[in-house]
Amino acid sequence: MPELPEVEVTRRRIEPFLVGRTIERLETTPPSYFFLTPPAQLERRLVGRSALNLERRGKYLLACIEGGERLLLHLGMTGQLFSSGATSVRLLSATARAALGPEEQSEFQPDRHTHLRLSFTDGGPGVFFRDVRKFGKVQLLAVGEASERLDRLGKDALEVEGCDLFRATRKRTVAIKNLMLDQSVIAGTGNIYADECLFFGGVRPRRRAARVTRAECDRIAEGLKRVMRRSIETGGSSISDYVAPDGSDGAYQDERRVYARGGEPCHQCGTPIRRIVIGQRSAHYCPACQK
DNA sequence: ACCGCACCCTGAGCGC
DNA sequence: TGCGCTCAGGGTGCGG
Repeated sequence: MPELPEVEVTRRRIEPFLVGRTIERLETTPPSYFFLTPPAQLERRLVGRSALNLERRGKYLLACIEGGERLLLHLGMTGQLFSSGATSVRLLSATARAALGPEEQSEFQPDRHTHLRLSFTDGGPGVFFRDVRKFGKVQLLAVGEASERLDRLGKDALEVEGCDLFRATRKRTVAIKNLMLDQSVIAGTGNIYADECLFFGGVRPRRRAARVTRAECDRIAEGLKRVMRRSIETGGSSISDYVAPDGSDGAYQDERRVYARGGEPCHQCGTPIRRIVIGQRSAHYCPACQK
């Protein structure tokens, strides 16, 4: 599940494959709700042009295109943005993996989940956007067109301070975990890093937001930035589908304190980590370290 | 305004 | 072996 760190690592590593290269061909899967802009229109607008830059806003990637249009990408749950030369078992289904010998990994071949394929006039590697569950999004914003999705975003998670969080939590009855996941409050947090930062804050995920103290907000905000910075350094979390643009895995999953560690001992006190469900989503915490 | 929940999708993993 | 079930979850939109 790509969250801020995975999206940032993707941004940094796909940038050299994308920015400044003229798009020669654009191929897609059939129109679906994955394409907020219809594929035919993407092709018309993008072929012959190049991206001038690649930015990140929360979990979105945003590229300015020659001529002033902007390309907006979201990786959703299972989105993978990578160079066509990448090699990784994470780019294959389990059955496809099983059909291959151990050393038989070769260059990725586009499959029915590879919704967007860009090739470039310089003849170098292409850029692929693959997404098994199609929760990802592709949208081309016209010159000067605003994006409601971007405009709704709150402060980037890497810039959130305790005072921001404290202000946002007042009079809110939602579970603090759900508030951390609200992109209009904090942009970039997903399930993994929400659980992790609440561990650092010493706050149980189900506690009502308004009952989190100022000091706890400080610790949560610091924890959030700490885990995200560290995750970016280690290449993100490769728990199920995430793969960096060059095909490599991240390593942050090895440093998780609580996420997906239900039943395993807390690294700090040895108490088994508890897994609960909050609003249809799993949450993990240490019942001894978090109050 | 806020909150909880259903929904979009597909593959993995499980029980029978 | 294979079927059918459940689970995973980011973001949106709706009803209360």
